[in-house]
Amino acid sequence: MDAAVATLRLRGERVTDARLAVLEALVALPDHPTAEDVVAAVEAGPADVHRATVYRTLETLSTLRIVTHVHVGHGGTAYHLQDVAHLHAQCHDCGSVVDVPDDVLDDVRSTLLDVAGFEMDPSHVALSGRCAACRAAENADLTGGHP
Amino acid sequence: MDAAVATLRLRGERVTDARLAVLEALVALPDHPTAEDVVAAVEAGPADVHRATVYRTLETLSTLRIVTHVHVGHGGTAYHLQDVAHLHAQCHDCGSVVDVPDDVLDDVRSTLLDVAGFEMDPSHVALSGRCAACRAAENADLTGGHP
DNA sequence: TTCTATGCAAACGATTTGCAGGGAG
DNA sequence: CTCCCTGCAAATCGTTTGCATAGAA
Repeated sequence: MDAAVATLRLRGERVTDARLAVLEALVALPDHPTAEDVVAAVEAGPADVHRATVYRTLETLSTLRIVTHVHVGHGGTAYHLQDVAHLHAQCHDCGSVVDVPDDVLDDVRSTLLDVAGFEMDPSHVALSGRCAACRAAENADLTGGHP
Repeated sequence: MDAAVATLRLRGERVTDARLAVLEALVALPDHPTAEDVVAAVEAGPADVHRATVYRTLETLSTLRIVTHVHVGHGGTAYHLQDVAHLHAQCHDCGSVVDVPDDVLDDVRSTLLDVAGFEMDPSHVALSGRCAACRAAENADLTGGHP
C-alpha cells in the first residue's frame, strides 16, 4: 500500500483521492475482486469516484506493475495487489477463487518448455474445477437427497 | 460433424441450415475460434444466419456436449468440437492458442486434490505464457536489434 | 399441423473514449 | 502555472432477450 504510493511518486504519476480509494479497496476486499467489485467498493466509500476512473486507474496500476490481473474462467478479470505472486483456482460451481501453492505448476512449466518451447506464466490465468466445499455439498446431496 | 448431426437428431433437436452452418464453421476454422469468429465465418458463407442465432446455437451445442468452450485469457471464450479433450495454452504475446498434451496436468490434478481437495478440470481454461515463435522472435530482437 | 428455432430489434452489462474543467506537482 | 487526472456522457463491444414468423418434424 505505502509501497504502491511510493511507486506512483517514483514514476512521476500523481497521487489522487481516486487512486488512493482504488488502492484501499484492493487492500480491503478479501477475495479476488473484479473491476466491477472495485467500482462497487469505491462507490460505497466516502470519496466520489466515477466508474470510468476506476477502470482507468486499474489500467494504470497494471502497467506500473502495482496490481496484477488474473483471468478467471467465468467472472471476467480479477485484480489484486502485486505482493506475492500466487496461483488461483476457480470453482465453476460456486465461483469462488482459492489460492494455490505456487509451486504446483513448476513441473508443468519445465515440461511445457521442453516439449513445446512454451514458456508458461502460471499466475496469469486461474485453473478451473470444483472446490472442496462444493464437492462435499454434492456428496451430501447424493447420500441425503435420496434416502 | 456427422456425429454432431446424429446427436442432434437423437436428442430430438432440429437440424437447420443455421446449425449446419455453425457446425461447418467450427470444422473449417483452424484455430480455436471465439463466438465472434464463428459469427464472422458464418456471415461470410452463403447461408443467411443472424448473430443471435449463432450465439444461441453455440449455447445449445454446448449443453448437448457437441462443442466445448475454453476460457482463454484475453480473447474471451473459444469454442471447438468435442472430439478429443485436449489442453490449451495461449500466448499472451501473439494471442495464438496451441494444443498441449493432455497429461501434463495429471500430476497437478492429483496434487491439488490431495492438498486442497480441489478437483481440477484441466481443459476448461487455457494456460498462459509465451509460445516458441514469440520467444524466438524476442531473442532475435535482442541480438539483432542492438548490434 | 405442431412446436421449435430463427430473424429482428432492442435491451443489456461491462468497458472505453472525447471533451472540458479541476487539482496535483 | 502547467499538465495530468477526473467527471460526465455518449459510444462501443459482446452478448442476451421478447416477440412474431418461418420452417423442421
